[in-house]
Amino acid sequence: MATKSRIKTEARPTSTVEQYIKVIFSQQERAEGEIVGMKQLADAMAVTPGTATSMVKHLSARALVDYTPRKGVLLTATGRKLAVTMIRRHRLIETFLEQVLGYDWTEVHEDAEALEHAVSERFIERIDTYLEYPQTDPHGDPIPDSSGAIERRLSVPLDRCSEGDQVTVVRIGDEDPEFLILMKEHMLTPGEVFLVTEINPTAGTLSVCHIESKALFTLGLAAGARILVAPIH
Amino acid sequence: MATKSRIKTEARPTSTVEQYIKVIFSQQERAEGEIVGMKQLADAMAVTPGTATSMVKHLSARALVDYTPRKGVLLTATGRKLAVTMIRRHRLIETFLEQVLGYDWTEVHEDAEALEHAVSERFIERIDTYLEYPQTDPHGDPIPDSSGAIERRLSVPLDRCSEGDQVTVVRIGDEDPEFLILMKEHMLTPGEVFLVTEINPTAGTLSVCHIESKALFTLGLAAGARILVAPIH
DNA sequence: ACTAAGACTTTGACGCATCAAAACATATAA
DNA sequence: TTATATGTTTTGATGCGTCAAAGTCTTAGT
Repeated sequence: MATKSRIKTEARPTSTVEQYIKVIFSQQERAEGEIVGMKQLADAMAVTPGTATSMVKHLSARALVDYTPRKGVLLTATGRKLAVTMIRRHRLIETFLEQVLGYDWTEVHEDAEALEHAVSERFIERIDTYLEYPQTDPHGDPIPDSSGAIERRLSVPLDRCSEGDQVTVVRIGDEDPEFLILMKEHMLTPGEVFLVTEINPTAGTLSVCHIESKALFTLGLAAGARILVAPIH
Repeated sequence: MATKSRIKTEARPTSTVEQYIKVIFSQQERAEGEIVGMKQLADAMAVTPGTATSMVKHLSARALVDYTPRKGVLLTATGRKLAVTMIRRHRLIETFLEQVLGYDWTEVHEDAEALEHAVSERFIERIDTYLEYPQTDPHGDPIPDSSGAIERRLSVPLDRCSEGDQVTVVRIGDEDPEFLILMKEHMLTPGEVFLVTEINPTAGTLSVCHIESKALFTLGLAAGARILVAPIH
């Protein structure tokens, strides 16, 4: 595809590489720095384990990951830097789609996913300026700054709170529109304040009460794990 | 690359296919519906003729072009529709980059080229709305509406004017930033009014005078062919 | 300690988009 | 009409990203 003028086009990773790196990063996050196995990675990328293995070798050759055969991968410093760049892109694009183009919070993810592999650095810097350097995206996730620094938010999954806790919603995972729509219906959006009224490990449910509207809502513990909150002291 | 959930993802053409179709369309335009040869196409796509041949067979199998071996290709109705869709995307994106993100007229093309293959239809409709349905892009090219209708502008290449003609600049081809920067320096931008002061076929030059500033500018006839103007009666 | 279950790797294949180089066709000029 | 130049097609190869299936290693369970 027409990459004309051979004046040293400084190679950007393919979008596949970018995607793997992002996924490895989030797996690593989710598991607190644990090494990421091939099955896990393959599942997250929706490919077969063999594909994951060969791709990981490739990433390893590019010095983006450390690969220990039969164990798994960890990002190198370079890989981590790329991951953070991608996350910055993704979150800025999501914010832009919501704030400027009027996308709904629940439909922003898919388009951002496609755009993040196509936009130039110039584009990203322009929207960052346009939005006046936003701190978080529509889901409440922090946006790394252009040097790659991420503001670490202290927050806990909703299912690890105790009955009687009063909490502010910090973030809600951004993958599944269905889930997001449901959460939105019950006002579970970043910034809203709730009281944890019941945790029932036997039934596998937890209930919260929206302070402002007094509305009650019960959800599964697994769903609760996808919602991060900050306790109010 | 993770095209999960096999629920009939209605296949969008690859970006390569989109690119070929766009190029065939513009070659056809430029030559008033003449059949497009493989050399011509290969040059425009910056690939070898063999690549163009095999790609064209593929396009033909997808019913996007009519291919006559050893003669060339022409777009089918389907191909034309896709081409117009791509042109709409490209021009809306260019307009958006200029109007909203503050890109300069001269730097808009490259990013638009990358984005047009990544954006969703939703994205395009949102920016169209946001921009309030612009008629032309920053280069003065008409933007097809969502049904695919293009407003035909009557205009002639600057090099086909006569001495003494007074003209308004309608459009300036958008590929080459170098060229655009030079034109901009001399106020040759859409909407500006000029007087054609001299046409010299022997020297291969033409001179124009910017009405407002009285500035004179001489350029080659080939360059003149890239500038479309509307004569003022 | 042995074995079965899972995780992991290898191998061979495929589709897309490309290239180089060889073979072929056509048009024009001599 | 023949020769040459130019454009076109074919062929065989490559890199990327993928799969299926076969083979290998590791780990737990008894």
